[in-house]
Amino acid sequence: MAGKFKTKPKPVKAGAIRRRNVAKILKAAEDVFARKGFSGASTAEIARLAGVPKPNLHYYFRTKQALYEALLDRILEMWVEAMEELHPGVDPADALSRYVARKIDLSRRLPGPSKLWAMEMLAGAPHIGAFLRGRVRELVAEKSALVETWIEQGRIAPIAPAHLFFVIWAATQTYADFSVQMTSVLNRKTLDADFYDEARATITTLVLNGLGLKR
Amino acid sequence: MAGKFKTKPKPVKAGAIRRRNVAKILKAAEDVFARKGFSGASTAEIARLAGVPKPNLHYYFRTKQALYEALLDRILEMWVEAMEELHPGVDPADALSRYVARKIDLSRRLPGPSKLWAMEMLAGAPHIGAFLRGRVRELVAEKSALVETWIEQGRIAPIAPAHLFFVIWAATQTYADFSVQMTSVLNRKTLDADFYDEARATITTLVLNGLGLKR
DNA sequence: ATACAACTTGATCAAACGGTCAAGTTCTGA
DNA sequence: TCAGAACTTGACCGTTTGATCAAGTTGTAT
Repeated sequence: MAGKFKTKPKPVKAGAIRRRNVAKILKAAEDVFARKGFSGASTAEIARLAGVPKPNLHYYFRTKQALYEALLDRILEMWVEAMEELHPGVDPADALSRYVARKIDLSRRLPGPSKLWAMEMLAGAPHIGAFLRGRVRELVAEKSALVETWIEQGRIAPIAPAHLFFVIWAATQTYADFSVQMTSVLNRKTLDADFYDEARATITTLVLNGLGLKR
Repeated sequence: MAGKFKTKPKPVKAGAIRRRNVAKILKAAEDVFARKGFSGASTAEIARLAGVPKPNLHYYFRTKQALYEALLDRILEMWVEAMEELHPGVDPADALSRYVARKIDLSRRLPGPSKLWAMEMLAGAPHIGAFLRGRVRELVAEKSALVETWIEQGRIAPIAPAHLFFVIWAATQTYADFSVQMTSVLNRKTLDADFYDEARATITTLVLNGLGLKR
């Protein structure tokens, strides 16, 4: 039998209980980390929101840091995936429209990950710096090259590809990160599907017209 | 003579020492609050960064909350002011170009306020909600009306004015809030003047072309 | 049925937190 | 010159923090 030669007996085998509790905790943690940031969040508040005692949280996630990184792991994949909308062979106007629509949809349906990402950036990316300098850098380089070919072929107006991405990211993610500002300023209780569609339309118009593309 | 009938003897008269120390503390606080948020920041870290003992910080700012609000007071005025670039009688293309340039310049020279604002929004605007529902709402209503007249006069393409503002804010402020992401992804040590000028050019292109304006 | 792994939790820890205290030292106006 | 205001700071307080402990209860494979 496999002996546990370390001080901590945390199990490896997964069960239904484990999956359910881990999911509850991750969901609560996403909310609290997104509002308070890493240092501001307390494991007690996360546990309270998840409806489990604090020691139970530490049973599944040894440290606050481990919990935070588990969340980031899930989220990072989602962001990378969305960008695959831009690939060779696709029509620039179509691809960009779809990419914007997809990013707006993520901001609407899953604002938590976007806010968590924003918190991490504001804090100086202390936990995911390596990821930025690795996978994200490669992805941006690859997609920038694609945009460059579009420019060279005269299919879109000349523009700095990296800045195009920065602006699209910002414009789409602001509808998650700054949603409180929008409800407050526009005096709305919630932001409905129509609102997000206006956002999508506005950003699409600016990007496509901005690049000299037809709608 | 005016008696101090409350328990706290904090002075009212301003001196050179006071001004200098308050400035040191506010500068340090801006940095720490921007990185950690309100709940995540500690007065001890702010005091350390400011180079004063913690009790001295509390001598000038009774509570962490008071320090935070003093910062927000300074910052909010700056944001309102920049928006005055858009006023009746000005040419839309000129006004929008100047507004974007000014916001990018703020992101470059004073990233702290932008990050602090972003932190406050992510946290759910617990401290400045009233300001958003008051002054900012009025300002957006006023400037939206101006944009509407431009649309009615056929001077710019039809667009939802509020969304135009949200996108411009996001696109410009991302160069302060997410600067870490940009240095990491682009493998640069710092973001120089040229970089910010590319940003300004990109956003201006997208906005002006996007609205059907000439450059 | 039973034995062991998986899970639960009240109580508790040292450290860090926001904030205070009181006893100083330095500055400034008359 | 000197008194009072302004400023400084080591020591400290009660609370909350992340994390642990140990003694449980529940789930499950045989």
